[in-house]
Amino acid sequence: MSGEIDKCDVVCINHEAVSRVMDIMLDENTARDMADTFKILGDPNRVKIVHCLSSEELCVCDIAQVLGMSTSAVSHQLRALRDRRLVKFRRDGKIVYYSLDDDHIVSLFNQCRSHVKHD
Amino acid sequence: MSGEIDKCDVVCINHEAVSRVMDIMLDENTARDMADTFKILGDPNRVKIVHCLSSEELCVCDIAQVLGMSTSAVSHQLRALRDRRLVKFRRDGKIVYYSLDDDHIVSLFNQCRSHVKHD
DNA sequence: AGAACATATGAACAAATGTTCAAATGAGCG
DNA sequence: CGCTCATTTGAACATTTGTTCATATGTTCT
Repeated sequence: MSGEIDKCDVVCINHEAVSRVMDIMLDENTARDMADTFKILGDPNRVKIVHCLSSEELCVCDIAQVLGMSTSAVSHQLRALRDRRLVKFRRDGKIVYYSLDDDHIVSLFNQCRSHVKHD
Repeated sequence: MSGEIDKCDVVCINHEAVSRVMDIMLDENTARDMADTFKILGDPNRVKIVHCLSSEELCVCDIAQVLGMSTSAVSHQLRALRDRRLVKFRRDGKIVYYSLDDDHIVSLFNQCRSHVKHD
């Protein structure tokens, strides 16, 4: 524990590189926000939901039907997506229609799809 | 297939939309692979690691120093990133240098950064 | 050979996550 | 108003995740 502090300068470190990189390092908030955004997409069912919604707006029931999930589970996932502003919704009577919030999402989605396809 | 839709006790379903969306639905493997890729980026420390490496290749020690993490923790994270082919490495003597695997990663990263900045 | 060092790995543990279930909300309709 | 339906929500639970610690590789130098 106290040894760590004394031996803080580990031998292998390239000090120039470290200080160069530290200068351009992301601030904590940006890193967290980005991680949260990625995390939200880091679930197969949410990936599928986003994919569905990239084609057309859908109500909770329809998404549940397409994915073979309970409406409760879908609603929970949509709430998570909503909290991160990946989807938006409009109410029409009893039915709530969800759609993607903006085009960034589709770009992100497609970039990732290219990545996993490419091998 | 349509038999499943009919047996359902839910009334609100828009059958046309459901079958349209089902036609273009992602297969299970693609959804899982994409989710795994996103999931790997869904951690602040890994986001930072990727950001570091987008600027230049670095050894484990340097990354640990920049992020204030133990080399063990960094190594674990790098392994995760490696398993999903987000980073690659080369060995030079004792030192292992990591770098991003391809440009898709940078694109993904920048897309996400734009998304979180935009509000 | 051995020591010293950079990195990797496995087990263990707390924290976070996703689903299910039960219950609540809110909108339309007789 | 009661009733039904679409959706939401909270709690409980099992699973997954990220770190720490101790130990194991593998490389260089003497």
